[in-house]
Amino acid sequence: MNTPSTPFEGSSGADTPAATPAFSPLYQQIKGLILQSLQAAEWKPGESIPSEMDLAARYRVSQGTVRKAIDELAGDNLLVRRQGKGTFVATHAEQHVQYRFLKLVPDSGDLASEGPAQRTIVDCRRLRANAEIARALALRSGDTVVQVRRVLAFAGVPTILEDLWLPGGPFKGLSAERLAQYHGPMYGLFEAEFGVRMVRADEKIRAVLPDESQQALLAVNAGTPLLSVERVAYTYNDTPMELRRGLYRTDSHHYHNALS
Amino acid sequence: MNTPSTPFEGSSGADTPAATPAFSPLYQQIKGLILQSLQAAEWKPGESIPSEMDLAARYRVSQGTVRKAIDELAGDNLLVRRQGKGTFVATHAEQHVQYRFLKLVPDSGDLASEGPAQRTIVDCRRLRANAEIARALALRSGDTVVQVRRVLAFAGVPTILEDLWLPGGPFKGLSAERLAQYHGPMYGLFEAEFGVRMVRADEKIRAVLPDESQQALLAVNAGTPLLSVERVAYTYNDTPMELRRGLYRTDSHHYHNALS
DNA sequence: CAGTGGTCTAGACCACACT
DNA sequence: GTGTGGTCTAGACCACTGC
Repeated sequence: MNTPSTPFEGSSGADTPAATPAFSPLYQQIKGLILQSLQAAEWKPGESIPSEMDLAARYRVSQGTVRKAIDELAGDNLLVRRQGKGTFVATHAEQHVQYRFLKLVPDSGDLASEGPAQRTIVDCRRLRANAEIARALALRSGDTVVQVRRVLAFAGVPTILEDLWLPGGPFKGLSAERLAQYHGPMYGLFEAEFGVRMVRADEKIRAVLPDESQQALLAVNAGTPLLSVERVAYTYNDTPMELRRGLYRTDSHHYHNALS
Repeated sequence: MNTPSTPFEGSSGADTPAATPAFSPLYQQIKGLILQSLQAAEWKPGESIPSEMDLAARYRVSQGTVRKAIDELAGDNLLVRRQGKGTFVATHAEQHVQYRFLKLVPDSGDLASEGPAQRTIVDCRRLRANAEIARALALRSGDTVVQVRRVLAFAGVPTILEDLWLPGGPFKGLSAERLAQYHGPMYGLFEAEFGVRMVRADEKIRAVLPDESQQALLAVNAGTPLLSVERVAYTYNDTPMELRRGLYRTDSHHYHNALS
């Protein structure tokens, strides 16, 4: 590894035009190096990474610089710091908050009272991506994708219907049985079984009416307005790895969002 | 002001039971002091606060400690740092992103193309808070509140219908004329005219059908599903200062949310 | 106890904006 | 040039965890 003795990035060619100076602070470069190690799965979800001192020695910078890099990665929810114990790779499994990306909460506000969701896998099959799905997943039309349909119920009331599409390559071997067996968030299974860590996501929310199959699965009639939540989830490097279309009943739940 | 020479908070009574040691880092205390100055409007929105060096001298701590306090306040969007110029009190007015709290975007994704919203004040009146509104605004039932109803249209299409309630005390003098005259985000007017700065907000989102008056104002029929966005906005100290119920048409726009 | 992250300090230097 | 925030360093000490 090259020693980042000078905090300038980019090729050091003598006659680089360099319209932008492209200055990058040292800690950002360290952040990038740590990110590379995360992508390369040098440290796996749930494991601890080397101590700040070790990383400082490895990258030949001061502890403070490593600290600032880790601070940002922790802010992005890629790492979790635990005082006295170490810094750990964030994971969707065994995360005290299950369903980190699910923002539907009961109107009572009491997450614990309603207990865990009852999951039902309705369908899981392989098919060729149409243009829309291919575009969302950065694939080519006709590439194979895995399509899953499932229902989540709370206290026996079907509340969430989700259709999701995953790129066939990374998710080779995914089946309805595999999904049904796994307990815990689906993203936890993706980490454990397929080495795919969802890092961030974008959601587009609309109000819609259900079609017939949706009415049946959610036990609502044709005139019941539902929340349509279209999510694209990304791994490292902003690579899209999942398209998910959720339909949420909002008669006793609501989508909660904090603005700041 | 007391010199925060020791980084321990709380009353220094000799026989405090103190089940929890309640340790608080110095920079958190500094953050609290800066927050107090912000609440007291010692520095007004848009103005610059003293330099890090000045604040360090004032609070008798090192620049680095002030820096960390300011870092957190900037992270909370209460302050804005501008290299070479200074640190400024965040403001809703003249913020390059108008409508900081409005997450409805055109499906095209192109904010600029649709231009500014056409605002219509439908109603503005004073009335007594019912139990529900009083609870949301931390008032007593019967206290006077200002109720506003307005419509936002994009490219001539009415898209957002908002009903909002404000505590009568802080918003004495608010009128439909005042609202109509002001150009820019409503929260900018609240800052400039009433000294009320909205700092954060919570939103509850549901899918609903419109009643008759809502149909008329949004030019939709009874069966059109709409997004219901119920927002409580807070000033400093988590004091609720606004209850807002928005109805969004989502036929050519969607509510966008980034998860991480 | 040793090892980890967390805080605080002091000083040096860099990048940026205004004048 | 001067003043601002931004980066980097080095060292000291504190708080938490587990042996």
